[in-house]
Amino acid sequence: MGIVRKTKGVTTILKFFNQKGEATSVVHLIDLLKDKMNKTTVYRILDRLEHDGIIHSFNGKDGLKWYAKSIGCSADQHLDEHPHFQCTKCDKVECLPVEVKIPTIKNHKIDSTNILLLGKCEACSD
Amino acid sequence: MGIVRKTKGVTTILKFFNQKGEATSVVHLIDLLKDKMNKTTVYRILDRLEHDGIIHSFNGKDGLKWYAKSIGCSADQHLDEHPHFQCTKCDKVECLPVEVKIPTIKNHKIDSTNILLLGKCEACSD
DNA sequence: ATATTTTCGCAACTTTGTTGCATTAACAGT
DNA sequence: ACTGTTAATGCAACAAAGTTGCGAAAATAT
Ligand SMILES: [Mn+2]
Ligand SMILES: [Mn+2]
Ligand SMILES: [Zn+2]
Ligand SMILES: [Zn+2]
Repeated sequence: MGIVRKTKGVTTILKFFNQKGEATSVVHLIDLLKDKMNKTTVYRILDRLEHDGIIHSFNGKDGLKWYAKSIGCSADQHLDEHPHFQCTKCDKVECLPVEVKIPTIKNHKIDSTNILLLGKCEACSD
Repeated sequence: MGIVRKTKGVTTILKFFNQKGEATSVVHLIDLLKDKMNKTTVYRILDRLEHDGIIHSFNGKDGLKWYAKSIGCSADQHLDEHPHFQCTKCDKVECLPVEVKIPTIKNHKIDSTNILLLGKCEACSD
C-alpha cells in the first residue's frame, strides 16, 4: 500500500527529495535522519513513496539501493526507464534523461532494464 | 593477487564453471559447495579467478553478486563488457553476446557499464 | 625431506535490509 | 473538540550477504 497518512516522517522525506533533487542511497538517508526517525521507518516510507510513483529506486554499484525523485509517474504508471550514472571516485549518482536502445534478444521478453554507467563525473575528472 | 597455487578448491570451482557454462550467484555456489569448502574460501577463490580474467562478476537483481566464465580475457585484459539477462520468474541469468550502444553524456567520462535486462526467459514465457 | 608461504577453515564481525509487536499519532465521523 | 479506528512508528531481534584476523593446513620451492 502507498501513502495514506501524511505523517511527520513522510513530510520530512518528501521535502528532502524535492529540495535536494539528486539521487540518494538509502544508507545515506538513514544516516542523515538518524536523529529524527528509525531506519525501519525510512525503509517503509521509501517503499510507500515508490509505490505511489513519487520516487523510484535502482541499484548503484556494489548493489546498494538508491532512490531519486520521479517525474511524471503515478501509482498506476511507473515509466522511469532511464539509465543512471555513478562516479567511481565520489560515488555520486545521476539520473540520465536519455534513451538507451536495447537490441532485441531472440526468445527473450524484456520487461525492464537496469542500466548503470560507471565513470568520472564532471567534478572528479582530471 | 590472482591464482598462485592450484588447490583442491580452485580445481573444483574451475571445473564447475567449465562444465556448467551458465552464470551462477555466489550464494548458490556457496550452498552447492557447502560440504566441500567454507564460504570464505569460495569468496576468495572467486576473487582470484576474476583477477586473472578467468571469470567475471556482475550484480543481478536485488544487487546479488553473480559470476560467469570469461572468454578471451586475461589478468591484463578484462574485456567482458556485455549486458546480462535475468529472468524474473526463475532467476536464471545469461551473458548476452551483444553490444549495447551507450550515447555519450556531456561532461561524463564513462569507463564501464553495468547493464541488466529483466524479463522472461524462453522456458518461462507463456 | 624440509622450509617457505600461499591458502584454508573457523569464528567473529559488519552492513544492509526485514519482521513482529506493542505503542503512538493521523484523521474521519460525530 | 472529543472519540474510535487503524495506519504508521519505534524498538529489538533477526536474516542474509559479505569481510576480516589468525592459527593450521597444504602447495610448492629448495
Ligand atoms: Mn533515476
Ligand atoms: Mn557475463
Ligand atoms: Zn565524482
Ligand atoms: Zn525463467
